[in-house]
Amino acid sequence: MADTASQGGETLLFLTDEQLRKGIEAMFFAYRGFTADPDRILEHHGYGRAHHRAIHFINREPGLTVTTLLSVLGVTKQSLNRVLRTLIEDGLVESRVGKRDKRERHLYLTDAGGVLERELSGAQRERMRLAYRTAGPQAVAGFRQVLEAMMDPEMRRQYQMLKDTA
Amino acid sequence: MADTASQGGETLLFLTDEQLRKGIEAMFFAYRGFTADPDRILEHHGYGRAHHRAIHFINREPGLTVTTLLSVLGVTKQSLNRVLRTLIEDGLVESRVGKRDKRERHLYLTDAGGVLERELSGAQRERMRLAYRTAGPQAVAGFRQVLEAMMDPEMRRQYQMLKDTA
DNA sequence: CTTGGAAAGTCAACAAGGCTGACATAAAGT
DNA sequence: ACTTTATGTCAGCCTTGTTGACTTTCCAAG
Repeated sequence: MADTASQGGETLLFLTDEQLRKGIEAMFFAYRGFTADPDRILEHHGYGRAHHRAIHFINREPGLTVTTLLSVLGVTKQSLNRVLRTLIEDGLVESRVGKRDKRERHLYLTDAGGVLERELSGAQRERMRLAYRTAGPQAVAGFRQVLEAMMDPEMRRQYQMLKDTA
Repeated sequence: MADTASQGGETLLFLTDEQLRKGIEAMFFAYRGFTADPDRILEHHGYGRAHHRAIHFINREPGLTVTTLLSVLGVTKQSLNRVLRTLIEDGLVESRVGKRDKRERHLYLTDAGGVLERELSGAQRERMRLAYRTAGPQAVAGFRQVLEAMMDPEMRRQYQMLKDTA
């Protein structure tokens, strides 16, 4: 940590293969940490990451359509549907027929869904908060900048669309 | 991007739920980008991410034992073995019986394995290089600091052990 | 030298969560 | 009236994770 900090200050950035490989491994290990807490919670609810992702984005933008969620998640409708069906059956998600366009289904979290969402995001936010606090404000800005630059253009578009909504 | 930059400068860091949620989503979308290039390459070789991870760490530390690899990857030996077997059968990985302890199997990439490794890591490094260049040196340092702080202690240990080896 | 236990591998069965293809239905748009 | 769109569903496949049971090999301690 000490060396990365000094290196980020005023010195030049040497993009050696070694540097880049460390970044790659940092992503690998950090993503494991990132998903660890929700995974534990989901497990004794009988759900998986796919359910988490659906819940997250339905909470993020209540009333979004199935097609929108599909494109955000980047999976097939068959795959999403399997997850969505169980969430609806279990009473965590509600699917309402569209007012203007009755073909569309608008998705909302129920009260029970909201409870699970807060349980999941609470754990994840807590880890993120600790990481942010440990690393400091400058690090946080850099973190987001690099991640954003790492996205595919299409994903970046999705990310930025969601970015300033709430 | 402009707002995250100014925010990271001298202003205080407000760890609002909204801020944290943006970090969470950034991880989600960035990880997709992070794995996209290797996934494409692996596909027309008939392999998956599990193969990539094995190849990466075998290349990283040639001669490591199966047990070591197991603990780095965090999967069961049955799961790893399935992947490892195909890689050995296909002549990308060589498994040598340990000299001192003949129970141990030491893993090495063959020439063909090295070729695929360079193809995979080349693509991934290129994306990382571009992201680093776009974000700048300060951002890179922050990126690594936050990721490191986000890891579980056990993973961080693994990461740091590998960190200064090469 | 025998035996306990560690390291490695294997077989079987299962689940989650991706995928494709085919097909059905309702509603909107032309 | 016809086409397109949004959604859902059935069937089947693959990868990659899991558990449990079992074997073989071999080091090391008694």
